[in-house]
Amino acid sequence: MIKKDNQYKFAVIATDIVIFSVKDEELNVLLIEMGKKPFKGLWAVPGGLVKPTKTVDSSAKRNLHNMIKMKDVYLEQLYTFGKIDRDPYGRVVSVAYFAIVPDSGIHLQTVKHDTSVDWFPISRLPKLAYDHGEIIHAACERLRAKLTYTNIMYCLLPEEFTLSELQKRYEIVLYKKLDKRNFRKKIGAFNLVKKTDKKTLGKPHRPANLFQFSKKRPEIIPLF
Amino acid sequence: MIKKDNQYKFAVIATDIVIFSVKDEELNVLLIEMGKKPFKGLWAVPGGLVKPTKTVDSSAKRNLHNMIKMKDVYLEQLYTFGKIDRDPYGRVVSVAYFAIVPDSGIHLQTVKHDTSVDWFPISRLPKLAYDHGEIIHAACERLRAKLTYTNIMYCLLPEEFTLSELQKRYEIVLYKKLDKRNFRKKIGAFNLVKKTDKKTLGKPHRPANLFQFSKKRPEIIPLF
DNA sequence: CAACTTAGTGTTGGTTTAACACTAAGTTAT
DNA sequence: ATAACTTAGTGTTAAACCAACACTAAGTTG
Repeated sequence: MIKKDNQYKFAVIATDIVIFSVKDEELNVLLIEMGKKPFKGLWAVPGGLVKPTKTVDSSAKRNLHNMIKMKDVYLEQLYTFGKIDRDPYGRVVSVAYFAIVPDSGIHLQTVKHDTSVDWFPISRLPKLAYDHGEIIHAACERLRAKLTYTNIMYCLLPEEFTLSELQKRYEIVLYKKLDKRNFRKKIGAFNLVKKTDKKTLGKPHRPANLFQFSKKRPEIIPLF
Repeated sequence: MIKKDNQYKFAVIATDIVIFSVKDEELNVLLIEMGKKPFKGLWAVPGGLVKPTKTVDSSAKRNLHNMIKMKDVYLEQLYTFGKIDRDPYGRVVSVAYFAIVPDSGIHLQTVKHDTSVDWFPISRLPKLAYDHGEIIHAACERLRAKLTYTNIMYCLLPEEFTLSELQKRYEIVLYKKLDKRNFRKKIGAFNLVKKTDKKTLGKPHRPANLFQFSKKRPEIIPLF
């Protein structure tokens, strides 16, 4: 086993999870309000220490499920933050992950809240603890990149959706307007979605067809 | 400081560095032969434990420079490997990096060798220790991806080179033949290189112009 | 039933890409 | 010296892809 030499007995490993969803037409992240000094009143992404008996991945998964009671949430390792003074309590190396939750998983009832927990749009984040600003920034970049060259948008939408809703999501996340006809052409060319026989009802205008994703596994496709 | 609670005093953090170069028309990685049990005789990528007083990045950089005595070597964090039993001596979480060295930095004189150290083509790796097969695999994928959408090929070539050499490098790393005229058109369109007034001499055929990269900073460009 | 709102659909010109072959300028062998 | 050899260097064209563009369809609301 590990040598008892003090030099090697230093490290604490944590995982931090940036949980994304779309709310009110904007990309949001889930944050927790800190209850103790020195960051009391600031907000942080969910996370926790990695126990000796657990893999880093499983620790991330557990932290995610503590916040979001849902199966099959997309979770991906992002980057490891290893500066010495990033945590004032001591040397903590953090392996950051990001997760994507669809609208339907957004209900905060599904969240245990011993402290305050809330969604924040990424354009209006509160004061953040630790280096979590940096972590969230890196996560946004990665999410955006992944959405342009993979099909992981399926993680961000409910089971059924209209093509306009799908387009809207891409516009929100990529920060740019897309042409409706070209958009539908591309979606069609990649067999990204399949039509259901349902339509939206009760909206004050022409009903839209509802669609599902044809594949719910990550795949590389050159979308944009 | 860190609580003295035993549960948290477990982790050892290491860095592992996959060092790439091109040799004999193939992508190579630098490996070290293990001298001790339980991996005696197997090979591993360079690496080492992270000291409490150093950042993870600086530990990676130090490990790199222990092997390659060169300035400005490209170094990028790759992924963190956190399975419980990846190291038989105990719980070691490894932050893996990859580095790129040009041909001219390849001389193994520049390497201190208390044990054997050697380059291996990625198609003929020896038996590897730990999970280093997995790490090298991930590094290759990342390197290949980066070379297709950035200009980091400048890290893999000496200061001056011919266009044919440049094309050859891309063919080696991307595993595919490229059309000479289309290749040169693209390289030209992105101002990737600038001509010097030198030519290759002493080769048994028409001399080629020597070029340099116009920029030696990483940049995103849609090459292939 | 008129006004409103979102759904849904093709064409075209411009740009980019992929496929293709020959001449130029050296060295080496005779 | 010259012929044979080898790699360097250069444009054109057809096909695919991309970006820009406007109108009709089908519901709800007043």
